[in-house]
Amino acid sequence: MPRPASTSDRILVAYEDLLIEVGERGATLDAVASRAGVSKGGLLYHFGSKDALSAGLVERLRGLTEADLFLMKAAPAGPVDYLIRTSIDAASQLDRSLIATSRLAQAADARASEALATIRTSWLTLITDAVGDPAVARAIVLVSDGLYFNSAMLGMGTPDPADVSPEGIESLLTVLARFSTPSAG
Amino acid sequence: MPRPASTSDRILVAYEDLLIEVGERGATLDAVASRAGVSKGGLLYHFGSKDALSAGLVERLRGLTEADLFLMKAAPAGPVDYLIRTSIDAASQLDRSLIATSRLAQAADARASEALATIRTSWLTLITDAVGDPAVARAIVLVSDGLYFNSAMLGMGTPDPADVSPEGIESLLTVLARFSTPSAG
DNA sequence: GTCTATACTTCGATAGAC
DNA sequence: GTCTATCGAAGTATAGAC
Repeated sequence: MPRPASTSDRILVAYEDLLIEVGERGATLDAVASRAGVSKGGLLYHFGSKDALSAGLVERLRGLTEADLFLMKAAPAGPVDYLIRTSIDAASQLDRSLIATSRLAQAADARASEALATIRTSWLTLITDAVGDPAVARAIVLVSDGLYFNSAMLGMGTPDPADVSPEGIESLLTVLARFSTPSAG
Repeated sequence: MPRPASTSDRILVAYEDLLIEVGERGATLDAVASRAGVSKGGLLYHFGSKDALSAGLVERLRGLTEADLFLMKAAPAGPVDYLIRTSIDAASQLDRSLIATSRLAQAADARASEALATIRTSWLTLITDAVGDPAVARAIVLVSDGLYFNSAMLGMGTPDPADVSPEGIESLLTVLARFSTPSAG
């Protein structure tokens, strides 16, 4: 049963949406409240300040990534495949949360930067375990970062930065597999 | 002769610096004017509005990248080596301009997004010509994007996102060379 | 070309009614 | 838990002196 999102949840999602669509500056308390369907006073009942709202967003990201790391570890096609494929699923809750948090990080929010660095470290560790060679793992995580970077730029007037079509991802995975498993080269 | 930077130049550099250090929100006219050593009125004489200031920044980036593309084409070690090595030179004028513009793009500035997309397309075209395989070229440009992404997060409280030490870059280039030139695999 | 002074707007936050 | 009303601070921009 997808319980009807609590007001707090709706507020956080509204904040995420606005961060992604109009950036940190445009994601004002007024705009967030309006989008969440509450008044500014109502919003501030749940999150006592804008800082608390940002903290809530980062906390939400932590929860989502924790769950995702388990999925990545257990992915049938392996962590590399999972990481790359999910690096462009801009519709997923996790990716939206990730992009929204990166907007915060770019606005000099230390909490957000730290959370992103932690996640990235987890990925790097996992991928290194999977492929063996640390240099190869770094390259793979950088490709994932690149996909996120492009994803984060999308929806902002950018035409078509990276080819993230299904075919594009397949060929990308083929290239990565080429150096992940040297025996296949 | 490194002519003493004009006031307009100093203003643009101050704007870049602030965008990088405190984000789009903190880069106010007051802050930019103060950093450039002029009053707000003085600033607005050179750039009639904040929008004009942003336009100036994007225009500056265009000039810098145009020059850089020539260098990339003529790079002795090839475009791939050049692109990757210069993707982490956070001290270069071009990289600062690029990061500052990406801050603007994340704040929903269409001009900035478009300029970044154009640059990225130029890189992709050049690298594709160099390595032949479009899928490989895409992977390489994505690694470059990843390095920029991490570079853009640095100086914001992030500890150490990617290993961008000289040794880290060397091993990264080795990995990329492994699939750039299949004969070496 | 550069400055001060000021008008106008919006933002984050508080207070108190319901 | 949610709303309206309001305050003080800060942001962009204009006007006019120098």
